[in-house]
Amino acid sequence: MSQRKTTGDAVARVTIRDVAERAGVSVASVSRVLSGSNYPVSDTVRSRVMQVVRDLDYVTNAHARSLAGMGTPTVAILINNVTAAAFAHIAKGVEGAATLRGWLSLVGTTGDDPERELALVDLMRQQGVAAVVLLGGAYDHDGYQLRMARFARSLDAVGSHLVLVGRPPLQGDVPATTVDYDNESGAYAMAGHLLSAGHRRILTLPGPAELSTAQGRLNGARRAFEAYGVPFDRGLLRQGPYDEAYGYAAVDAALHETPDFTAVLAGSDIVAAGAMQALRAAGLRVPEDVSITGYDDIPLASQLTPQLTTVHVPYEEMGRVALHAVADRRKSAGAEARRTGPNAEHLVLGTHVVVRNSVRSSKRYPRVTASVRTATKVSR
Amino acid sequence: MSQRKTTGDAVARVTIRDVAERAGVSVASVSRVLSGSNYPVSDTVRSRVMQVVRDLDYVTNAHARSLAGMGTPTVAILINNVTAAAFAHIAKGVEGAATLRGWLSLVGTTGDDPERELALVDLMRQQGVAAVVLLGGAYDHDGYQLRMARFARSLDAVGSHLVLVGRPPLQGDVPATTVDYDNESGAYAMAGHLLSAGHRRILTLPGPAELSTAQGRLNGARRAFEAYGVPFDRGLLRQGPYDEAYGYAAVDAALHETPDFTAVLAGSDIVAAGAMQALRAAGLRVPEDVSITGYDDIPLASQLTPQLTTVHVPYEEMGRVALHAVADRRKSAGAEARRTGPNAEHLVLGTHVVVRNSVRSSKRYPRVTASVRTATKVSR
DNA sequence: CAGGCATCGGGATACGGTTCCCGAGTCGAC
DNA sequence: GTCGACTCGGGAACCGTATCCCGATGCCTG
Repeated sequence: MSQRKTTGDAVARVTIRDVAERAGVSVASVSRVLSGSNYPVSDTVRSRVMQVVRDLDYVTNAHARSLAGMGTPTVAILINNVTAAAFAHIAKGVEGAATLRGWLSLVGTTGDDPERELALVDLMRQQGVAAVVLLGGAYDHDGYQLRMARFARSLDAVGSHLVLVGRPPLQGDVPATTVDYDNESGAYAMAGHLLSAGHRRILTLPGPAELSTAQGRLNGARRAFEAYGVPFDRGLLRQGPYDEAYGYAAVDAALHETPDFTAVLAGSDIVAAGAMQALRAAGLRVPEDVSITGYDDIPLASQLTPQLTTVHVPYEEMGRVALHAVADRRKSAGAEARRTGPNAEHLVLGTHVVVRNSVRSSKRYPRVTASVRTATKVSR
Repeated sequence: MSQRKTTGDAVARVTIRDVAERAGVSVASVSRVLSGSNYPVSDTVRSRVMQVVRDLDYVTNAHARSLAGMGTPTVAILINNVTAAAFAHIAKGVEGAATLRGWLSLVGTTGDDPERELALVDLMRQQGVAAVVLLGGAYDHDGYQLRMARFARSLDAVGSHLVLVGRPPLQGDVPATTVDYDNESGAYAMAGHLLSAGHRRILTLPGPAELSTAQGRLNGARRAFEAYGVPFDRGLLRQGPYDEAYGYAAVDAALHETPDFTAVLAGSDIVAAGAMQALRAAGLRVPEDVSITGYDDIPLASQLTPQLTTVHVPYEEMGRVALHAVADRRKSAGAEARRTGPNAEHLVLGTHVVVRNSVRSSKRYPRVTASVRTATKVSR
C-alpha cells in the first residue's frame, strides 16, 4: 500500500508523510496542525489529521524539528557528583525551572576531571543546547580562568551560553553568567556566631585549599576573627576535601596536638558530621564540651544529633535563578537586542545562619547575638 | 566572500559546507574525515580539513547527524525527586555507565505526578531516546499496570525501550526490562536480625501502603515474624510517606498508645532518622532503650548517631545494570535478532544487612545471628 | 604500452520536519 | 456581473549531515 520503502529489519517509524497520506492532506497541513502554527487550517482538515495522528500513534521527530529551527530549548547541567546533596538541590532548581518553561535538561557528570569537562562542553555544543550550566566550586588550578573563558566564548559563538553556579565570576569581558551566593559573608556570620558565644579557640576546617568556596569560607572566618580581635592561629587551621573522613581525621589530629579548642567551624555539613563522630569517639559531648557549626544546610544538618547550627545556602533557588537568567537573556536576544547589553552578568544570593543545637556558649563569655542575616545583593 | 546567506541578526553557525568550501574539498570528504568513517581519504585532504575545522572552530550539528541516522544514543532518566539520595545513586549508576559507552543522559523529574510522567515519556519518545529509565517505587493505584504497559508498547513501537528500576516487573507480555532488588528478603533479614536479638514488640514503619517497595518490605517483615512464631500486632504497624516527619510522628504516637515496643523497624533510613529524633525527644536512648533499623543504606545511615544498622541496597549498581541491559539489548537488536528472544527481562540484585550500632539485644533473649545475606539471583 | 584494479574525490539524494509562496476557491460589495 | 479581498491547501525549498554511486586518477602487471 504505502510506497515508502520498508527497510525490513528496522522498525518503520511513522513520519509526517504517512499521516498526510492517510489523512488525504498535504504534509504542510499536517505540520501546521501539529506545530501549533497560527496559519489558518479548516476544522475538517484539523480533525482528520488529529484522528490519524491518534490512530497511527505518531510522534514528531525532535531532531528533524530542531534541524528545521523549531526545536525544544535544552539546558545542559554539568556536575561533579550527582550524589552530593548541595549539587542535587541546584540541579533540582535548574531542572524544575527548565520544565516550567518547557525546556529539556541534559545532565553530565564530570567527576572533577578537566578532560571530561572539556569533552562534555564540546558534546553539549554539538547538541546545540541553549545553555551549559556548570555546578560547584572551582579549583583555582593552572589556567582555570583561561579555560572557562574559552568555554564561554566557544559556546557564545554557536549561540549558546555559559552559566557558572556556585563559582566565582570570571574576570574580563567574558560572555558568561554567574550565579553565586555570599559565601564569605556566610562564613563571617557563622564565625561571628561562635565568637559572640564566647568561643576563642576555634578549630577551622574550611575545606580544600584550592577550592574557591573553601577559600571564601576561610576568608570570611578570618575577617570575623579580626573583627573580634581574636588572633588567627594557623595551628587551628586544617584543610582537606569536603568529606566526612576529612572532618574526622582533622578533629582526631587536633585532639592530640591542640586539644584546647572549644568549637569546630566546619566548611560543610558533611565535614561537620565527620568532626562530630571524631569528638564522640573521643568521649566528648556536643555541644556540652565542644560546639560545632556547618555550612550548606543540607537535610543532613537537621538529621544529625544534635541538630547542626549551620549557614543556609539557597541552592535550589540558585538553580532556578540560573535558568531564568539565561532564559530571559535568550528571549531578549531574539529581539535583536544583541551586542547592546553587557554579556557578563553576576547574580549574588544571600545566606543566613540557621541556629539549631550544636553550639553552646563558652562559659567564660556571655552569648551576644543569635542569628545574623547577610544582605542579598544583586550586582548588575 | 562566502555566498552563504548571512541572516544578519542570528549567529551564523559554521556548517560542514563552510568547511568544505574553505578547505577546497567536497562536503562528502569533510564528513568522511570527521565522522570517523573508514572510507579512504588522502592525508592531504584530511589534514587540510582538520586545519580548517580548527580555524573555524567547527562543531558538528548533532541534530542533523541524528537525522541522518548517525546520532549519539541517549538514555532518559525519569525520576520522582532528584534530591532523594537513593534515586540520586541510581541516576549516578545510569549516567556513569551511559558515559562509559558514549551515551548521553537526559533527566526529567516527575514529582509523583502521573500527568507529568506521561508528558515526559512522550517528550522522550520525540527525542528518539534509546531507552527510558523509570526510577523508584510504583504506586499501585488504578491502572498503573495498564499505564506502564502502554508506555512500554509505545516506546517499543518507535524502537525505544522501557526500563523499570526499583519497581516490580510488569505482568504479561510487555516489552520492558526490569531491574529490581530483593526487597522482601532484605526486610526479612532485617526483621530477623531484630528478632534474633530478642526483640518481640517491634514497631513497624514500612512506608506508604500503596507503594510497591513498602509493600514488599512489610511482607518480608511479616514473614520473619511468622518464622519466629511471633504474632503480628497490627497495633504496632504504622504506615506513611517515606520522610522524616512520618518516622517522627509514628514513634511519637506509638509512645502514647503502645509504648511497650523495644525496637523500630523503619522502611527507610530517612524514616529511621525521624524515629530516632522522636525517641530522643521523649528522653529515650538509642540503642539502650530502643533499637532502630533502617533500609537503603544511604550515606545518612552511617552519619547518624548511633550509626544505623540497615539493609544495603545496591542502588548505583542497579543503575549500571539497567543501562548495560538496555545497551546490550540494543546491540543484539542491530544484529537482526529481533523477535527471537523474549522482550521482557527481569534482573534481580541482592541486598544484605549492614550491622552498625543502632541495635542492642533485648535483655530477655540472647542474640543469635549477626548478619544475614540474601541471595543474588538473576532470572532469565 | 595497454588494460585492469585499487584508491580516493565529488555530486546527488535521503533523513523528517517547517515554512515560503503561489494558486484555487468563496464571498461580499459596488 | 465583475472584481477584489480573504481563506486555506499544496508543492517545493530549505535545515546540516551521512552515504551511495560514479568517475577520475595513479600504479602495477603482462
